[in-house]
Amino acid sequence: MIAKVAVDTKTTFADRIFDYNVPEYLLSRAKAGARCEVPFGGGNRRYMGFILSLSDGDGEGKKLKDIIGIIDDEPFLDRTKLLEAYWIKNRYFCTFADAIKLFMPAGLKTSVSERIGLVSDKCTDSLKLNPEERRILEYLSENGESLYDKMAGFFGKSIRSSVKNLEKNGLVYLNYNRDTGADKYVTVVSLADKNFDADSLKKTASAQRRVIKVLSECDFLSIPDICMFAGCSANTITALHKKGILIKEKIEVLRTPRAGLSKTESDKVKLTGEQKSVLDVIEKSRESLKKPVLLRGVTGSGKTEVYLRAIESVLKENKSAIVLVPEISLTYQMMSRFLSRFGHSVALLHSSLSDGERYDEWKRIKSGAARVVLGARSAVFAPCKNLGIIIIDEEHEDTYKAERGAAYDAREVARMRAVHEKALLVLSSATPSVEDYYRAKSGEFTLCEMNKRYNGVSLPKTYIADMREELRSGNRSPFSEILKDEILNNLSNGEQTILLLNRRGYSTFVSCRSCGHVEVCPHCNISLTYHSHGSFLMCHYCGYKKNVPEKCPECEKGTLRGFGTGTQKIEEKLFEEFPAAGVIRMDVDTTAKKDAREKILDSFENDNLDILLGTQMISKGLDFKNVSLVGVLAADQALNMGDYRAAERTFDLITQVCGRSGRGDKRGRAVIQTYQPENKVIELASRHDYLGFYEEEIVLRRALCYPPFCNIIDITVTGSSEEKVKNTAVSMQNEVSLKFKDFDGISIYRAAPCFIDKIENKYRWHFWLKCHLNKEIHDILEEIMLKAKGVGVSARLNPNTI
DNA sequence: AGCACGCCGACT
DNA sequence: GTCGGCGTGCTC
Repeated sequence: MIAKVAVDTKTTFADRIFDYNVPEYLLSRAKAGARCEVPFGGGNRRYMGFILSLSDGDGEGKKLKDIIGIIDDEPFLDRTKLLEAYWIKNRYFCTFADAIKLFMPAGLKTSVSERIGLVSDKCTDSLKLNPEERRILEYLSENGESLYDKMAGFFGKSIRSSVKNLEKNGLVYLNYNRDTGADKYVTVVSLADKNFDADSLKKTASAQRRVIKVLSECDFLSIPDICMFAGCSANTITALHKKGILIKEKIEVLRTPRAGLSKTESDKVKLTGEQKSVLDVIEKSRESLKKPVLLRGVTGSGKTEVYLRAIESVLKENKSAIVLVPEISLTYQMMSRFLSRFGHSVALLHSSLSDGERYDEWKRIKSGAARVVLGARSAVFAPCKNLGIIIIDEEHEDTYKAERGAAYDAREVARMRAVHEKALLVLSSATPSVEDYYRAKSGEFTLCEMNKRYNGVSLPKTYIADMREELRSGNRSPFSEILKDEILNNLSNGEQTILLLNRRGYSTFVSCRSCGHVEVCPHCNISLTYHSHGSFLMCHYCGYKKNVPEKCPECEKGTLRGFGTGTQKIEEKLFEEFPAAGVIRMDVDTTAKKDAREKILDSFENDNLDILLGTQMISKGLDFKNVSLVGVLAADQALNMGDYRAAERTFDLITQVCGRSGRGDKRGRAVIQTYQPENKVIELASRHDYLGFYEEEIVLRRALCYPPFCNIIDITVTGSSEEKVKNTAVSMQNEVSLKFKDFDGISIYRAAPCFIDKIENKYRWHFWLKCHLNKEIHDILEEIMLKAKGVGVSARLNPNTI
């Protein structure tokens, strides 16, 4: 029997499918879709591999190696998943193994780890050993059995040949432990007889009596727990077990992330006409399965209820559902609505789950115990049984694109999965991505719209404040006069305000007041961000930290002062202007801890604080009834990013944040502060005119040939030698240009240093091309990329930023 | 990436 | 005559 195996080697050089012999003793266990362990390369290091298919034969004289072991007795990938992985590999420039691993929960992904240990009682005196080998023996006698990778790190180089030599001489052994992500079991004990009378025990057995007492109050407890509650040792439990009073049982621990979530009333409200007709479209599309559905629904139009109803009918057919949200911790309210409607059939794939917790949810989904999956991007790979629908909420969000590793787009993957697994894809947003709206307009998707806000409240009244004008008339504060007035209004009415500071491109860097020198990270070439809390400078890419220098290191005269305005500074200003206001701040600094975001939002709502001040993270998903004013402090910052998506991003940000205003029964107001009030995008956003924006933008995209009219492929070369990186990028780009010179509709741009040309001491060059990506183009590019030696090469399809 | 193979200079 | 430097090329 021969197995076709994709080997998980991290290196793209070996991204091929290899044939292995299945030895006799594994014949019964080898199955397509199971993981296995294989020897690979000259040194026969062990790697994890995926069996893609099995066929009869003996290799006919070809020297096939044997599979060493089978990791999964139950194959975890079926044929469909393997096809899907193949599709991903061919679209996102990753290895087959990487694509397959997307379908695995973290914790199962760890490859085979290699351990080295000392063989005891061996005399080394008679053997010729080099100094490195002697040091390895010393290391092992001090540290005991060690991981190879850790040791190699300690020695600072590959110690492979020395280790091999030591093994040959019988001085050390090599051991391959694999982390199978073993199920976590715990032993729990319970009473054999619920009504067992503790008094029937001997008077002296007080510990045993306490155990009985505790267990009569709760069904079962783990051994450590019962020992703690009853104040006894494990011996007591063993004694009771021997007497047959206690039952021991091994159960699988399913750590559930649901603790602490308050259940809301299952509020089955009557649907509006719009909601009904959208549901109707969804139901019909689920039958025909011809096209995905794009739902454009303004904020507050009751989309969540539509999702819930659609899922209910999917569940009735015994199918399952995936709901993707941009960032699950932002979707706290939606999460609790799902939980109260579907209870235990919901699996939450939360970003702060531990590997173990994630694995538990994964198993619940795979077994069919959980049939509604709610999660961020990677939940699109959830192992659902009998998939019926995939819903992508806020489909225009950047977070649906993975930036590193297999740089997939969850929307595209969802569409592909939907086709393969006969499910319906529903994309939904108030401001759909230009690409997807175009697809809907051109008939590729079924378009349906929800234009009425659910409770009939109209969209907020919007004012544009010209900050140049404010400056001219002597207002130097970050708040325009109109915003100040409106904040005061809200304070006196007891209504709440949200202020958004778009920090992208608005960071608090430090510059010299006399020469203009800016403090930059020595590893990443980007300006350092000032943190007044602790008064230090930090690089947001690599975490490099330094104190603020007393004098400017450049001119040695001026002092360095913060420039730009961060949330902390605005918070101080708010305190100056409105000393009576209760302000709470939400940004990267205040949300670093687990659950910090929820706490801030709870506090804002329940303590009825006056002002919530934050970065982009407050622009999404929040639903506070008492917020009637939104202020955008610097609307145009995102506009000047020099990126074909900048206009779209700005439009989204403004409309999304304005949608936070007036969700209760009062009409909301929004104040947009800008230095470019004449800018069309800001004006359209202030009028909530998505269609107007779309018409403007699609004309530009078509004229300049940007997505959806082409694909952009960005190829990046990284490495520690600037020369090598540059040369590779340039020659690679030349080769690409040459290869494609007879192709139609492909344009290739010159290689150049990346916008951030150095990250963590690695230089970065890139070039990009526009094309209609297909397998032929992919394969040509992949072949060229594989030829590069001594540098890292990666490609991203339609990246968020170029 | 690793690792082996191989072809040249230095040293027993 | 052998050990070890790192250039080249393959990984079932």
